[in-house]
Amino acid sequence: MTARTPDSARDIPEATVARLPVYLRALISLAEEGTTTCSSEELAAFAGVNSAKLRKDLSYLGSYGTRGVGYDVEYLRYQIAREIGVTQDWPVVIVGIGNLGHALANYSGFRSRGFRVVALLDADPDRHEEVVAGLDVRSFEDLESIVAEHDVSIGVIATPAVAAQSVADRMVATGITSILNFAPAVLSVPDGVGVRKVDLSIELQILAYHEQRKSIAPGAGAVS
Amino acid sequence: MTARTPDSARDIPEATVARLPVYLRALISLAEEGTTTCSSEELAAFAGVNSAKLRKDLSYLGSYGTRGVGYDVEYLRYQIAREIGVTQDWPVVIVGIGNLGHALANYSGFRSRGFRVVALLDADPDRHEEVVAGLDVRSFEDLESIVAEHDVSIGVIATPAVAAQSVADRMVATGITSILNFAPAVLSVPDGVGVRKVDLSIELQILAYHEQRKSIAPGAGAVS
DNA sequence: AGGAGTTTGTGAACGGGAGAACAAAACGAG
DNA sequence: CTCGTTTTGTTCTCCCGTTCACAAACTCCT
Repeated sequence: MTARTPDSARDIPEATVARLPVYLRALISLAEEGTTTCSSEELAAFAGVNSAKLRKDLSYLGSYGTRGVGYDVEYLRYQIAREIGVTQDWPVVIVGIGNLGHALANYSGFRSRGFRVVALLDADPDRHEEVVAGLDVRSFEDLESIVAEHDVSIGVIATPAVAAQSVADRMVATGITSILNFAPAVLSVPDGVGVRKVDLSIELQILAYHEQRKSIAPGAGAVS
Repeated sequence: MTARTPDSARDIPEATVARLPVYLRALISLAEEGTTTCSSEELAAFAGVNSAKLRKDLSYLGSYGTRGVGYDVEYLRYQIAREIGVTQDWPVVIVGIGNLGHALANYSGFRSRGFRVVALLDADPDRHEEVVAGLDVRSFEDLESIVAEHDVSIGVIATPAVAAQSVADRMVATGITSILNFAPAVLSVPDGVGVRKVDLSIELQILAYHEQRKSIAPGAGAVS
Protein backbone atom coordinates (compact mmCIF):
# COMPACT_ATOMS: atom_id res chain seq x y z
CA MET A 1 0.00 0.00 0.00
CA THR A 2 1.77 3.09 -1.18
CA ALA A 3 0.44 5.96 0.82
CA ARG A 4 1.35 8.94 -1.26
CA THR A 5 2.25 11.82 0.97
CA PRO A 6 0.39 14.72 -0.62
CA ASP A 7 2.25 17.24 1.46
CA SER A 8 5.86 16.71 0.48
CA ALA A 9 5.73 14.29 -2.43
CA ARG A 10 6.05 17.06 -4.97
CA ASP A 11 9.14 16.87 -7.09
CA ILE A 12 11.27 19.89 -6.43
CA PRO A 13 13.80 20.56 -9.22
CA GLU A 14 17.39 19.83 -8.26
CA ALA A 15 18.47 23.38 -9.03
CA THR A 16 15.87 24.68 -6.62
CA VAL A 17 16.92 22.27 -3.89
CA ALA A 18 20.46 23.58 -4.16
CA ARG A 19 19.25 27.13 -3.57
CA LEU A 20 16.91 26.48 -0.65
CA PRO A 21 19.77 26.45 1.87
CA VAL A 22 20.85 29.85 0.58
CA TYR A 23 17.38 31.23 1.14
CA LEU A 24 17.32 29.68 4.58
CA ARG A 25 20.57 31.38 5.48
CA ALA A 26 19.27 34.70 4.21
CA LEU A 27 16.08 34.34 6.25
CA ILE A 28 18.05 33.59 9.39
CA SER A 29 20.09 36.75 8.81
CA LEU A 30 16.94 38.79 8.33
CA ALA A 31 15.36 37.32 11.45
CA GLU A 32 18.47 38.11 13.49
CA GLU A 33 18.36 41.74 12.51
CA GLY A 34 14.73 41.93 13.57
CA THR A 35 12.99 41.89 10.21
CA THR A 36 9.61 40.17 10.42
CA THR A 37 8.41 40.56 6.84
CA CYS A 38 10.20 40.77 3.53
CA SER A 39 9.36 40.96 -0.14
CA SER A 40 10.71 38.58 -2.75
CA GLU A 41 12.83 41.46 -4.01
CA GLU A 42 14.53 41.98 -0.64
CA LEU A 43 15.07 38.30 0.02
CA ALA A 44 16.40 37.77 -3.48
CA ALA A 45 18.92 40.56 -2.99
CA PHE A 46 20.03 38.96 0.29
CA ALA A 47 20.43 35.60 -1.38
CA GLY A 48 22.09 36.95 -4.50
CA VAL A 49 19.52 35.73 -7.01
CA ASN A 50 16.86 37.07 -9.34
CA SER A 51 13.54 37.77 -7.64
CA ALA A 52 11.55 35.90 -10.29
CA LYS A 53 13.69 32.84 -9.72
CA LEU A 54 13.21 33.12 -6.00
CA ARG A 55 9.43 33.28 -6.33
CA LYS A 56 9.36 30.34 -8.66
CA ASP A 57 11.56 28.33 -6.33
CA LEU A 58 9.32 29.09 -3.36
CA SER A 59 6.24 28.24 -5.36
CA TYR A 60 7.41 24.63 -5.50
CA LEU A 61 7.06 24.46 -1.72
CA GLY A 62 3.61 26.00 -1.62
CA SER A 63 2.01 29.41 -1.32
CA TYR A 64 3.63 30.76 1.77
CA GLY A 65 3.56 34.45 0.84
CA THR A 66 0.87 37.08 0.90
CA ARG A 67 0.26 39.10 -2.25
CA GLY A 68 0.76 42.78 -1.76
CA VAL A 69 2.68 42.13 1.45
CA GLY A 70 5.49 39.61 1.06
CA TYR A 71 6.69 36.73 3.20
CA ASP A 72 6.68 36.31 6.95
CA VAL A 73 10.33 35.70 7.77
CA GLU A 74 9.85 33.27 10.66
CA TYR A 75 7.13 31.29 8.96
CA LEU A 76 9.02 30.93 5.69
CA ARG A 77 12.20 30.08 7.54
CA TYR A 78 10.46 27.22 9.28
CA GLN A 79 8.82 25.95 6.10
CA ILE A 80 12.10 25.82 4.21
CA ALA A 81 13.88 24.18 7.14
CA ARG A 82 11.15 21.57 7.29
CA GLU A 83 11.29 20.96 3.56
CA ILE A 84 15.05 20.48 3.62
CA GLY A 85 14.78 18.36 6.71
CA VAL A 86 16.94 20.34 9.09
CA THR A 87 14.34 20.80 11.80
CA GLN A 88 15.72 17.56 13.16
CA ASP A 89 19.38 16.90 13.86
CA TRP A 90 21.31 14.68 11.46
CA PRO A 91 24.12 12.59 12.93
CA VAL A 92 27.25 12.64 10.77
CA VAL A 93 30.53 10.73 10.79
CA ILE A 94 33.76 12.14 9.41
CA VAL A 95 36.41 9.77 8.07
CA GLY A 96 39.96 11.01 7.58
CA ILE A 97 41.18 13.38 10.28
CA GLY A 98 43.98 15.16 8.47
CA ASN A 99 44.13 18.90 7.98
CA LEU A 100 40.75 19.07 6.33
CA GLY A 101 39.12 16.60 8.69
CA HIS A 102 40.29 18.71 11.61
CA ALA A 103 38.76 21.80 10.10
CA LEU A 104 35.48 20.05 9.37
CA ALA A 105 35.29 18.61 12.88
CA ASN A 106 35.71 22.08 14.33
CA TYR A 107 33.39 23.81 11.86
CA SER A 108 30.61 25.36 13.91
CA GLY A 109 28.40 25.80 10.87
CA PHE A 110 27.46 22.13 10.87
CA ARG A 111 26.10 22.15 14.37
CA SER A 112 24.17 25.36 13.92
CA ARG A 113 22.54 24.14 10.72
CA GLY A 114 21.11 20.84 11.79
CA PHE A 115 24.07 18.46 11.79
CA ARG A 116 25.86 16.81 14.67
CA VAL A 117 29.25 15.18 14.25
CA VAL A 118 29.00 11.99 16.28
CA ALA A 119 32.34 10.39 15.46
CA LEU A 120 35.75 11.00 13.90
CA LEU A 121 37.46 8.03 12.30
CA ASP A 122 40.93 7.52 10.89
CA ALA A 123 42.80 4.51 9.63
CA ASP A 124 46.10 5.68 11.11
CA PRO A 125 46.55 4.29 14.67
CA ASP A 126 48.86 7.20 15.53
CA ARG A 127 45.89 9.52 15.37
CA HIS A 128 43.73 7.48 17.70
CA GLU A 129 45.23 9.16 20.72
CA GLU A 130 44.14 12.61 19.63
CA VAL A 131 41.05 14.45 20.76
CA VAL A 132 39.63 16.77 18.14
CA ALA A 133 36.72 19.13 18.76
CA GLY A 134 35.91 17.25 21.94
CA LEU A 135 35.72 13.88 20.25
CA ASP A 136 38.13 10.95 20.38
CA VAL A 137 39.57 9.99 17.04
CA ARG A 138 38.59 6.35 16.70
CA SER A 139 39.56 3.47 14.50
CA PHE A 140 37.96 3.14 11.10
CA GLU A 141 37.06 -0.38 12.18
CA ASP A 142 34.50 1.10 14.56
CA LEU A 143 32.42 2.43 11.68
CA GLU A 144 29.79 -0.30 11.79
CA SER A 145 29.08 -0.02 15.48
CA ILE A 146 28.98 3.77 15.43
CA VAL A 147 26.62 3.88 12.48
CA ALA A 148 24.36 1.36 14.13
CA GLU A 149 24.44 3.08 17.50
CA HIS A 150 23.65 6.58 16.26
CA ASP A 151 21.58 5.62 13.23
CA VAL A 152 23.92 7.54 10.94
CA SER A 153 22.93 7.94 7.31
CA ILE A 154 25.35 10.70 6.24
CA GLY A 155 29.11 10.25 5.97
CA VAL A 156 31.88 12.70 5.15
CA ILE A 157 35.07 11.56 3.41
CA ALA A 158 38.16 13.68 4.01
CA THR A 159 40.81 11.09 3.27
CA PRO A 160 43.52 11.11 0.60
CA ALA A 161 42.24 10.26 -2.87
CA VAL A 162 43.55 6.71 -2.90
CA ALA A 163 41.53 5.72 0.15
CA ALA A 164 38.28 7.39 -0.85
CA GLN A 165 36.69 4.57 -2.85
CA SER A 166 37.31 1.90 -0.25
CA VAL A 167 35.99 4.15 2.49
CA ALA A 168 32.90 4.82 0.42
CA ASP A 169 32.38 1.10 -0.17
CA ARG A 170 32.63 0.43 3.53
CA MET A 171 30.23 3.26 4.33
CA VAL A 172 27.68 1.92 1.89
CA ALA A 173 28.04 -1.54 3.36
CA THR A 174 27.21 -0.22 6.82
CA GLY A 175 24.03 1.44 5.61
CA ILE A 176 25.13 5.00 4.96
CA THR A 177 23.13 6.38 2.04
CA SER A 178 24.52 9.90 1.62
CA ILE A 179 28.17 10.80 1.17
CA LEU A 180 29.91 14.15 1.05
CA ASN A 181 33.27 13.60 -0.62
CA PHE A 182 36.20 15.99 -0.22
CA ALA A 183 38.77 13.66 -1.72
CA PRO A 184 39.82 14.45 -5.30
CA ALA A 185 38.50 11.18 -6.68
CA VAL A 186 35.42 9.98 -8.52
CA LEU A 187 33.35 7.67 -6.35
CA SER A 188 31.19 4.92 -7.72
CA VAL A 189 28.31 3.89 -5.50
CA PRO A 190 25.14 1.84 -5.95
CA ASP A 191 21.89 3.42 -7.07
CA GLY A 192 20.03 5.00 -4.23
CA VAL A 193 23.15 6.33 -2.54
CA GLY A 194 23.60 10.07 -2.86
CA VAL A 195 27.03 11.56 -3.41
CA ARG A 196 28.09 15.17 -3.52
CA LYS A 197 31.66 16.20 -4.05
CA VAL A 198 33.61 19.27 -3.05
CA ASP A 199 36.92 19.63 -4.82
CA LEU A 200 38.93 22.59 -3.65
CA SER A 201 41.42 22.67 -6.48
CA ILE A 202 38.79 22.27 -9.18
CA GLU A 203 37.19 25.50 -8.05
CA LEU A 204 40.51 27.27 -8.31
CA GLN A 205 41.11 25.82 -11.75
CA ILE A 206 37.79 27.15 -12.97
CA LEU A 207 38.76 30.57 -11.70
CA ALA A 208 42.15 30.24 -13.38
CA TYR A 209 40.49 29.49 -16.71
CA HIS A 210 38.47 32.68 -16.61
CA GLU A 211 41.45 34.60 -15.28
CA GLN A 212 43.53 33.48 -18.22
CA ARG A 213 40.74 34.48 -20.56
CA LYS A 214 40.64 37.97 -19.10
CA SER A 215 44.32 38.55 -19.69
CA ILE A 216 44.12 37.32 -23.27
CA ALA A 217 40.88 39.03 -24.28
CA PRO A 218 40.16 41.98 -22.02
CA GLY A 219 36.52 42.89 -21.70
CA ALA A 220 35.34 39.30 -21.75
CA GLY A 221 32.42 38.10 -19.67
CA ALA A 222 32.40 37.38 -15.98
CA VAL A 223 32.06 34.14 -14.08
CA SER A 224 28.61 32.89 -13.23
CA MET B 1 30.97 23.66 -42.16
CA THR B 2 32.58 24.51 -38.90
CA ALA B 3 35.04 27.33 -38.81
CA ARG B 4 38.18 25.77 -37.46
CA THR B 5 39.28 27.42 -34.26
CA PRO B 6 42.94 28.00 -34.86
CA ASP B 7 44.33 28.61 -31.42
CA SER B 8 41.96 28.65 -28.51
CA ALA B 9 38.26 28.01 -28.97
CA ARG B 10 36.41 31.15 -28.10
CA ASP B 11 33.25 30.03 -26.41
CA ILE B 12 33.55 27.04 -24.15
CA PRO B 13 30.30 26.37 -22.26
CA GLU B 14 30.50 26.91 -18.53
CA ALA B 15 29.39 23.35 -17.84
CA THR B 16 32.29 22.08 -19.91
CA VAL B 17 34.79 24.34 -18.17
CA ALA B 18 33.70 22.87 -14.85
CA ARG B 19 34.44 19.36 -16.10
CA LEU B 20 37.82 19.98 -17.71
CA PRO B 21 39.66 19.78 -14.37
CA VAL B 22 38.04 16.39 -13.77
CA TYR B 23 39.30 15.13 -17.12
CA LEU B 24 42.72 16.53 -16.33
CA ARG B 25 42.82 14.65 -13.05
CA ALA B 26 41.76 11.44 -14.79
CA LEU B 27 44.47 11.85 -17.43
CA ILE B 28 47.12 12.36 -14.77
CA SER B 29 45.99 9.16 -13.08
CA LEU B 30 46.15 7.29 -16.38
CA ALA B 31 49.60 8.66 -17.13
CA GLU B 32 50.87 7.64 -13.70
CA GLU B 33 49.81 4.07 -14.25
CA GLY B 34 51.63 4.02 -17.55
CA THR B 35 48.76 4.28 -20.01
CA THR B 36 49.78 6.15 -23.14
CA THR B 37 46.55 5.99 -25.14
CA CYS B 38 42.92 5.85 -24.14
CA SER B 39 39.53 5.89 -25.78
CA SER B 40 36.77 8.29 -24.88
CA GLU B 41 34.97 5.39 -23.27
CA GLU B 42 37.85 4.62 -20.91
CA LEU B 43 38.51 8.22 -20.02
CA ALA B 44 34.82 8.86 -19.46
CA ALA B 45 34.64 5.94 -17.05
CA PHE B 46 37.63 7.32 -15.17
CA ALA B 47 36.04 10.73 -14.94
CA GLY B 48 32.60 9.47 -14.09
CA VAL B 49 30.77 10.92 -17.06
CA ASN B 50 29.05 9.81 -20.24
CA SER B 51 31.41 9.19 -23.15
CA ALA B 52 29.31 11.25 -25.57
CA LYS B 53 29.49 14.18 -23.19
CA LEU B 54 33.22 13.77 -22.85
CA ARG B 55 33.75 13.80 -26.61
CA LYS B 56 31.57 16.83 -27.03
CA ASP B 57 33.43 18.64 -24.26
CA LEU B 58 36.79 17.87 -25.84
CA SER B 59 35.55 18.96 -29.24
CA TYR B 60 35.27 22.50 -27.92
CA LEU B 61 39.02 22.54 -27.43
CA GLY B 62 39.84 21.19 -30.88
CA SER B 63 40.38 17.85 -32.53
CA TYR B 64 43.00 16.28 -30.35
CA GLY B 65 42.00 12.66 -30.85
CA THR B 66 42.58 10.16 -33.61
CA ARG B 67 39.57 8.35 -35.04
CA GLY B 68 39.81 4.64 -34.69
CA VAL B 69 42.54 5.01 -32.06
CA GLY B 70 41.63 7.36 -29.24
CA TYR B 71 43.52 10.07 -27.40
CA ASP B 72 47.19 10.32 -26.54
CA VAL B 73 47.19 10.69 -22.78
CA GLU B 74 50.18 13.01 -22.46
CA TYR B 75 49.20 15.20 -25.38
CA LEU B 76 45.62 15.62 -24.25
CA ARG B 77 46.74 16.24 -20.69
CA TYR B 78 48.91 19.10 -21.85
CA GLN B 79 46.22 20.58 -24.08
CA ILE B 80 43.65 20.63 -21.29
CA ALA B 81 46.15 22.06 -18.82
CA ARG B 82 46.99 24.78 -21.32
CA GLU B 83 43.34 25.55 -21.97
CA ILE B 84 42.59 25.85 -18.26
CA GLY B 85 45.75 27.85 -17.76
CA VAL B 86 47.52 25.67 -15.21
CA THR B 87 50.71 25.20 -17.18
CA GLN B 88 51.87 28.31 -15.41
CA ASP B 89 51.79 28.76 -11.62
CA TRP B 90 49.09 31.00 -10.17
CA PRO B 91 50.01 32.89 -7.00
CA VAL B 92 47.21 32.82 -4.42
CA VAL B 93 46.60 34.59 -1.12
CA ILE B 94 44.49 33.11 1.66
CA VAL B 95 42.71 35.44 4.06
CA GLY B 96 41.41 34.09 7.36
CA ILE B 97 43.67 31.55 9.03
CA GLY B 98 41.21 29.73 11.28
CA ASN B 99 40.59 26.03 11.13
CA LEU B 100 39.70 26.06 7.48
CA GLY B 101 42.45 28.48 6.51
CA HIS B 102 44.95 26.19 8.19
CA ALA B 103 43.70 23.24 6.19
CA LEU B 104 43.77 25.16 2.93
CA ALA B 105 47.29 26.42 3.57
CA ASN B 106 48.47 22.87 4.12
CA TYR B 107 46.51 21.37 1.24
CA SER B 108 49.03 19.84 -1.11
CA GLY B 109 46.54 19.64 -3.95
CA PHE B 110 46.90 23.34 -4.68
CA ARG B 111 50.61 23.20 -5.26
CA SER B 112 50.45 20.10 -7.40
CA ARG B 113 47.74 21.54 -9.61
CA GLY B 114 49.21 24.84 -10.61
CA PHE B 115 48.67 27.08 -7.61
CA ARG B 116 51.15 28.52 -5.15
CA VAL B 117 50.07 30.03 -1.85
CA VAL B 118 52.23 33.12 -1.49
CA ALA B 119 50.76 34.62 1.67
CA LEU B 120 48.48 33.95 4.62
CA LEU B 121 46.67 36.92 6.09
CA ASP B 122 44.56 37.36 9.20
CA ALA B 123 43.03 40.35 10.90
CA ASP B 124 43.71 38.98 14.38
CA PRO B 125 47.13 40.18 15.67
CA ASP B 126 47.36 37.14 17.95
CA ARG B 127 47.75 34.95 14.92
CA HIS B 128 50.59 36.97 13.43
CA GLU B 129 53.12 35.06 15.46
CA GLU B 130 52.18 31.74 13.98
CA VAL B 131 53.87 29.98 11.12
CA VAL B 132 51.53 27.83 9.04
CA ALA B 133 52.69 25.58 6.23
CA GLY B 134 56.03 27.31 6.23
CA LEU B 135 54.57 30.79 5.85
CA ASP B 136 54.28 33.60 8.35
CA VAL B 137 50.74 34.66 9.08
CA ARG B 138 50.77 38.34 8.23
CA SER B 139 48.53 41.28 8.87
CA PHE B 140 45.59 41.84 6.58
CA GLU B 141 46.98 45.34 6.11
CA ASP B 142 49.81 43.85 4.06
CA LEU B 143 47.39 42.74 1.34
CA GLU B 144 48.18 45.59 -1.06
CA SER B 145 51.93 45.15 -0.97
CA ILE B 146 51.74 41.37 -1.28
CA VAL B 147 49.38 41.49 -4.23
CA ALA B 148 51.60 44.04 -5.94
CA GLU B 149 54.78 42.14 -5.22
CA HIS B 150 53.61 38.74 -6.44
CA ASP B 151 51.14 39.94 -9.06
CA VAL B 152 48.31 38.03 -7.40
CA SER B 153 44.97 37.83 -9.15
CA ILE B 154 43.29 35.05 -7.17
CA GLY B 155 42.24 35.36 -3.54
CA VAL B 156 40.72 32.84 -1.14
CA ILE B 157 38.39 33.95 1.67
CA ALA B 158 38.21 31.67 4.70
CA THR B 159 37.03 34.20 7.25
CA PRO B 160 33.84 34.20 9.32
CA ALA B 161 30.77 35.28 7.35
CA VAL B 162 30.59 38.77 8.81
CA ALA B 163 34.05 39.68 7.54
CA ALA B 164 33.72 38.20 4.08
CA GLN B 165 32.23 41.15 2.23
CA SER B 166 34.72 43.69 3.54
CA VAL B 167 37.60 41.36 2.73
CA ALA B 168 36.23 40.92 -0.77
CA ASP B 169 35.91 44.68 -1.21
CA ARG B 170 39.49 45.15 -0.13
CA MET B 171 40.67 42.38 -2.44
CA VAL B 172 38.91 43.93 -5.40
CA ALA B 173 40.41 47.31 -4.55
CA THR B 174 43.92 45.84 -4.68
CA GLY B 175 43.33 44.38 -8.12
CA ILE B 176 42.32 40.81 -7.37
CA THR B 177 39.86 39.66 -10.01
CA SER B 178 39.01 36.10 -8.93
CA ILE B 179 37.74 35.09 -5.52
CA LEU B 180 37.10 31.68 -4.01
CA ASN B 181 34.78 32.17 -1.07
CA PHE B 182 34.44 29.65 1.76
CA ALA B 183 32.52 31.98 4.06
CA PRO B 184 28.78 31.32 4.27
CA ALA B 185 27.85 34.70 2.84
CA VAL B 186 26.79 36.09 -0.51
CA LEU B 187 29.44 38.38 -1.94
CA SER B 188 28.68 41.29 -4.18
CA VAL B 189 31.51 42.31 -6.47
CA PRO B 190 31.83 44.50 -9.57
CA ASP B 191 31.38 43.12 -13.05
CA GLY B 192 34.50 41.46 -14.33
CA VAL B 193 35.40 39.93 -10.98
CA GLY B 194 34.85 36.19 -10.81
CA VAL B 195 33.50 34.60 -7.66
CA ARG B 196 33.00 30.96 -6.83
CA LYS B 197 31.69 29.80 -3.52
CA VAL B 198 32.12 26.62 -1.54
CA ASP B 199 29.65 26.22 1.28
CA LEU B 200 30.25 23.13 3.35
CA SER B 201 26.94 23.10 5.16
CA ILE B 202 24.90 23.74 2.04
CA GLU B 203 26.21 20.53 0.56
CA LEU B 204 25.16 18.64 3.66
CA GLN B 205 21.74 20.24 3.58
CA ILE B 206 21.23 19.10 0.02
CA LEU B 207 22.10 15.57 1.07
CA ALA B 208 19.74 15.87 4.03
CA TYR B 209 16.89 16.84 1.75
CA HIS B 210 17.29 13.71 -0.35
CA GLU B 211 17.85 11.62 2.74
CA GLN B 212 14.58 12.81 4.21
CA ARG B 213 12.89 12.00 0.93
CA LYS B 214 14.18 8.46 0.98
CA SER B 215 12.81 7.76 4.43
CA ILE B 216 9.40 9.14 3.49
CA ALA B 217 9.06 7.59 0.05
CA PRO B 218 11.34 4.56 -0.32
CA GLY B 219 12.53 3.83 -3.81
CA ALA B 220 12.94 7.44 -4.77
CA GLY B 221 15.70 8.58 -7.08
CA ALA B 222 19.30 9.33 -6.28
CA VAL B 223 21.27 12.52 -6.09
CA SER B 224 22.90 13.87 -9.20
C1' DA C 1 -16.95 50.86 0.08
C1' DG C 2 -14.16 51.50 -3.82
C1' DG C 3 -10.08 52.50 -6.28
C1' DA C 4 -5.07 52.87 -6.42
C1' DG C 5 -0.90 50.73 -5.48
C1' DT C 6 1.89 46.46 -4.27
C1' DT C 7 3.48 42.00 -4.51
C1' DT C 8 2.84 37.11 -5.22
C1' DG C 9 2.23 33.02 -8.08
C1' DT C 10 2.42 31.11 -12.60
C1' DG C 11 1.85 30.37 -17.66
C1' DA C 12 4.71 30.85 -21.64
C1' DA C 13 8.74 31.88 -24.30
C1' DC C 14 13.67 31.15 -24.48
C1' DG C 15 18.31 29.35 -24.06
C1' DG C 16 21.67 25.89 -22.85
C1' DG C 17 23.08 21.42 -21.84
C1' DA C 18 22.53 16.11 -22.09
C1' DG C 19 22.19 12.09 -24.67
C1' DA C 20 21.36 9.35 -28.90
C1' DA C 21 22.67 8.52 -33.36
C1' DC C 22 25.46 8.82 -37.33
C1' DA C 23 28.88 10.23 -40.83
C1' DA C 24 33.84 10.88 -41.38
C1' DA C 25 38.43 9.36 -40.67
C1' DA C 26 42.12 6.34 -39.37
C1' DC C 27 44.01 1.62 -39.07
C1' DG C 28 44.76 -3.30 -40.21
C1' DA C 29 43.99 -7.61 -42.78
C1' DG C 30 44.00 -9.89 -46.90
C1' DC D 1 44.37 -1.54 -53.16
C1' DT D 2 40.03 -2.51 -51.02
C1' DC D 3 37.15 -3.77 -47.37
C1' DG D 4 35.86 -4.11 -42.60
C1' DT D 5 36.53 -2.46 -37.92
C1' DT D 6 37.13 0.95 -34.58
C1' DT D 7 36.52 5.38 -32.62
C1' DT D 8 36.16 10.26 -33.04
C1' DG D 9 33.62 14.63 -34.07
C1' DT D 10 29.21 16.49 -34.93
C1' DT D 11 24.31 16.97 -35.68
C1' DC D 12 19.75 16.57 -33.96
C1' DT D 13 16.34 16.19 -30.57
C1' DC D 14 14.67 16.54 -25.98
C1' DC D 15 14.53 18.29 -21.40
C1' DC D 16 15.59 21.22 -17.64
C1' DG D 17 16.18 25.66 -15.90
C1' DT D 18 15.89 30.73 -16.40
C1' DT D 19 13.48 34.79 -17.39
C1' DC D 20 9.60 37.61 -18.80
C1' DA D 21 5.21 39.25 -18.26
C1' DC D 22 0.79 39.43 -16.28
C1' DA D 23 -3.46 38.16 -13.80
C1' DA D 24 -4.88 37.40 -9.10
C1' DA D 25 -4.97 38.86 -4.49
C1' DC D 26 -4.07 41.69 -0.68
C1' DT D 27 -3.47 46.44 1.79
C1' DC D 28 -4.14 51.15 2.34
C1' DC D 29 -6.14 55.55 1.63
C1' DT D 30 -9.89 58.46 0.73
